[in-house]
Amino acid sequence: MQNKIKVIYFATPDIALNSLEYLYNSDKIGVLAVVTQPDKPAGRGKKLKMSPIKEFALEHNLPVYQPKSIRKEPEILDELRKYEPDFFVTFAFGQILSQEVLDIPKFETINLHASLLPKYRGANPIQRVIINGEKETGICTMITELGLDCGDVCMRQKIEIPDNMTCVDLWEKIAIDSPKLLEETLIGLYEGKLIPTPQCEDGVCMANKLTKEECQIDWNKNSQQIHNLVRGVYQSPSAFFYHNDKLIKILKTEVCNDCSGECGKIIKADKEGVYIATGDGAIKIVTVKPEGKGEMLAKDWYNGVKNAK
RNA sequence: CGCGGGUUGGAGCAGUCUGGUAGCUCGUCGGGCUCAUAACCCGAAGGUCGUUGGUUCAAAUCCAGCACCCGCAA
Repeated sequence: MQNKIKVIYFATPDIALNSLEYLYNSDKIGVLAVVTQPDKPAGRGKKLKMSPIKEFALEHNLPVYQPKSIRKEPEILDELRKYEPDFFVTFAFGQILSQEVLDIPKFETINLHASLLPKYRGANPIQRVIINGEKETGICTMITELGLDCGDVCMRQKIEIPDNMTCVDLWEKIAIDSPKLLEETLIGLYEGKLIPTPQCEDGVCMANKLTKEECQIDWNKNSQQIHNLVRGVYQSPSAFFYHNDKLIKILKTEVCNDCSGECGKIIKADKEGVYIATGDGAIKIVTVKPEGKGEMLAKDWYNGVKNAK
């Protein structure tokens, strides 16, 4: 462990799991401990659930720290100091750090952010880029400073966004691409070969947290916008609309502007899906998940509801 | 014990309140019509109604337990 770069890893969701595993197994990097969010009630039974990061740490006998708020628990900071870490690495940790925390590592605190900074700073870059119909995004490693995702950028990697990519696809892609970028960043900084560059303030835009309200489909928008929303919030929380007072989530769509009608009305249904009128034509609903039911083909769902009348 | 919905032929649903030999749409298979068809017409196959127990002459339906799936909320 002496000649390894000493790292403490701050993360919570599974997108950061690959990177933890990769760094943990790296010859040049030693993960000393993990900091993650406290176990929280989750799911239907309201049972306490630990983060994927904690599960990994427990399996590999890594020390785990779970502050309610890292800024307000000096005793945990004292513990972290004892490791004499070279770097802190944060990846979707979920808490704001304080200067006192940033001062602990010998070198820097490195954050991995899932966008091409300075674009899409903030909580939800992955979903926002797809909702906005971006053709490319990426991942950046950056020096963490007190402001929101505003520190100097160390390394960046672009990711293409095909028209049918969902946020889940992008999420997985980022999980896969992140480990190497993190490792190279840490080694580069450690050896002094990597010089971070400040962000250009001109291109700043924010990726604010998603609200439930935004996920309800506005049929007055055009088909491409609705399609982007559907794939941008795919699976969680999912775009939705109401039909007969039932919540219907829409999972897969295709833009289909060769027919039209009154916005929000079902125009027709065929073997491929159900067609609903939008602001500039129609969109084909391929897969849905009605409230209380599992995922099903839209044509099957429609077959059932038209029959129930 | 957070609130709520669901489980019925291969798929999606109705039937459950008011127990009495299981129905609709789609799909599948066969036949017909047609120049032809994903369209139309005729016919067929396919279900121990999630599971266990109870009540009853009789349970998909009423009662109790269990399992699995899902929406909300966190």
